[in-house]
Amino acid sequence: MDSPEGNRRAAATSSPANSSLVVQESSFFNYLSNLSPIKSVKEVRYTQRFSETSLHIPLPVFTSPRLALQQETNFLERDDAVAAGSNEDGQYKSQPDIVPFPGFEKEFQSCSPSGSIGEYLADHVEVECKNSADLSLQPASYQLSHCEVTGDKEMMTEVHSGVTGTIKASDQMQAILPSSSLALVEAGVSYRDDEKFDEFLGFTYEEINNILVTHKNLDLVSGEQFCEEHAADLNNAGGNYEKQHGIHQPFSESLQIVEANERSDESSRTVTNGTTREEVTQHQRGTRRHLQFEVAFPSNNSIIGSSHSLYNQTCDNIDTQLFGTLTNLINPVSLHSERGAISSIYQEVGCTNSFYPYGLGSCRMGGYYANSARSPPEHDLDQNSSNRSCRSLLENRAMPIRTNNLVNDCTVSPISTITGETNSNMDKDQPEGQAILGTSFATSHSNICMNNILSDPLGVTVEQQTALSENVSPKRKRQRTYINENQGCKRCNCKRSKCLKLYCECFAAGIYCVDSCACENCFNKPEYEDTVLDTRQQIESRNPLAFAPKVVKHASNSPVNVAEEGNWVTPSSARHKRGCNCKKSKCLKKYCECFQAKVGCSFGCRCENCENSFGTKTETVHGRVDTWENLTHEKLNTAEGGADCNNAGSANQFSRWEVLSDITNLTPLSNPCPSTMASSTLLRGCTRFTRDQSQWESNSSPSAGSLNQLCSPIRLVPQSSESKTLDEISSDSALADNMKDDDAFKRPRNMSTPTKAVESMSPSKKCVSSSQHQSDGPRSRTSFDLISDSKFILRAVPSFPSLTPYSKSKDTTNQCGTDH
DNA sequence: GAGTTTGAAACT
DNA sequence: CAGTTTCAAACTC
Ligand SMILES: [Zn+2]
Ligand SMILES: [Zn+2]
Ligand SMILES: [Zn+2]
Ligand SMILES: [Zn+2]
Ligand SMILES: [Zn+2]
Ligand SMILES: [Zn+2]
Repeated sequence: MDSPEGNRRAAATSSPANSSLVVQESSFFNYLSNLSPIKSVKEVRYTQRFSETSLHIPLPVFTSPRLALQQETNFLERDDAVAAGSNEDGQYKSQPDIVPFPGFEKEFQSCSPSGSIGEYLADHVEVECKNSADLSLQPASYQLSHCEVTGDKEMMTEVHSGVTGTIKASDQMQAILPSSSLALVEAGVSYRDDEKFDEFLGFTYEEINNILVTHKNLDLVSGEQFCEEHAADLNNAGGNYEKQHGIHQPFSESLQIVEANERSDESSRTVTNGTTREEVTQHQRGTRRHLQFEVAFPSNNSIIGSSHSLYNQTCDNIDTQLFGTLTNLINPVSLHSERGAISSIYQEVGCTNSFYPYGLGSCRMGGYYANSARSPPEHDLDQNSSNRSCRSLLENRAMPIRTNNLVNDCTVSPISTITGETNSNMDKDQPEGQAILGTSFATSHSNICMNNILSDPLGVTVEQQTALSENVSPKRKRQRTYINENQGCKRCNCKRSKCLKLYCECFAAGIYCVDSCACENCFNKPEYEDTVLDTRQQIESRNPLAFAPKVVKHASNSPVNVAEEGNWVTPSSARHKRGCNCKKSKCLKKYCECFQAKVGCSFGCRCENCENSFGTKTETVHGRVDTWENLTHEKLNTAEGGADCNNAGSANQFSRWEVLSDITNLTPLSNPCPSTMASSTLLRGCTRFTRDQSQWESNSSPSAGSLNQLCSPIRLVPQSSESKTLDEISSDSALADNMKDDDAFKRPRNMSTPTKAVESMSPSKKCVSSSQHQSDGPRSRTSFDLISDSKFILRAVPSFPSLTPYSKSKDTTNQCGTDH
């Protein structure tokens, strides 16, 4: 408890820290920034775009400009510029210290676009405006980016309308966004250092300029349009580039994007695509991040992370992905910001503050939305806009992570859960209903939560709160059905678990229960943050991966291969972290977690007579799993490059996570689950760097395994050998193990996958990083990844005070470290 | 909406 | 780690 508030507040203050982003440095970005008619980021905001459309408030909160200021991130600036064109909200920027984190951008984007995800957007917007950019923003950013990148005009349109309207659009958005965002991020990261990047820049540069010139006057709105309009151009450019390089990747398609990402990993990666998209997205993102950062910094400690993560593939998958992406994006932001719900998830990061995602409404309260993705819906919605619905709930819901138990939190942290939830919203299938519910609930819930939180975040006694909560959410009907898918709107019907066990989907997702939940004696409410966090820690101590996203993406060779489900496709590579144990369902019903997550069974499954329509155990086996290792590597690689840029270590991590998340999103496409992503995000949050929020934030956000990363970063930096997390993690998840085995490392491509993997892995990574070397053979690879991660981390850390921050939170010792 | 089935989570 | 119990979702009717 306490911490959260304090942290939050701290966050509120601005912190300078930060960091900048990696991207910024690139000449390309600079170029863009210069070009940008738009002007510095500050002015522009993606968010606004969307927000404009749908969101009312939008931007205020985050002013991206700050970010731009801080860092060079021209990149961001550009984005801003683009957005700025409109600049409607110059407000965002209010905060001076902005860190140019990728996350930031994302957040921003999400805001604006948010429409995409309706909830997020709405929430974010409002939230952001208020304070923090929160998760919602992130989502939006993704959307924006996606749109832009993707060029999906339709999407855009929908989004816009959706923004106002809410979530529906979000589904699509989510799907799309993730990939795009990832792509961008990745591209940005990978390219920055990469020679190719320059090349790419050069290639696209001109086109971009042309576009920019043409649209110098772009307003936010115009920016949006611009994006839309030019998305094609960009894509084309990218396509050209690709063609030149033999790469194919249509931006338009999310999948393609994903592929591109993957490719980029290899090297060529969709530079073009990536770049353009990146620009856009980054801008957007940057904005958000900035905002968040700003917020975050102020808060300090707070959070980190949020990123998100997760992708749950399950119902949530799609949604999750979106969320995940959003989250990822957001994470950074959220982390910083506050409460970020996201961070909360990862409380670890947040540890510093201990945020509770839930709802606290970070925005409003300053609270924390832990997960960007998730929680907010209700809370946010209530307060601010109706739009948010699910998303907002998610955000609000996100549970904070406690700083106190950094260790525990870090590792396990709830983050994943949160993200997962958030993501869930995305589900295409039927989100609407949920969304609606979510919104309404969210609203009320958020209000309540917010109030509680605000008044005293933790101050309220549990009992009192419980009473409140109970009253509020007395039982409601069950209806989970869609909820999960929608994610944001998940609801539980717990009768005996008090919503403090993994039996509770809300709790498991790292989100708080909402009014719409029909649970009894629910303690999974912001009022009981402490209880929730403690419980979480306990659970995590038992199983560090408990809150990790259930679905891990593997960077399967064919990243893109996806099985489409509804909207989203789940990459073949995606797997359930632990596998299922089905005896009677043949993995053909939702009883099967694999099936529910829309992923095929893998060798990690113990199912009998598996007939999983997404892939049977036998089928899956051959596919390589990206595993954490792979992901890690890739991410790390990218991260490294990017990290530097970020300046703040955080940025790096952040970027990484983003990448991961993005990747995750991509690969799995939607499915993959955001939840997974989320988790990572959460973990990051754990990072708590708070101190230098920037650093942490960045770190936190990205991390897929937020937990892991959190731990790792912190610990890693220190070095980590201590913790075993990786092993644990790996051990935990069959996937991880598998991953280890695989050659994953070898692959260059699969950015996406890797990312995904990363996400999933991230948690482990954390551990790994810390333990890295320790890990043995099988994991050795993992360790490898870890190592890279650690590098990443290290860099990041260096920039900032790093670790210490952690320590700052209560026990610095993170779970990872401590755990052992 | 009640009741059953299912498999994960929790417990021993 | 295995076996059992508990739990709540998924499913059926
Ligand atoms: Zn519950
Ligand atoms: Zn619930
Ligand atoms: Zn509950
Ligand atoms: Zn199964
Ligand atoms: Zn399975
Ligand atoms: Zn199976």
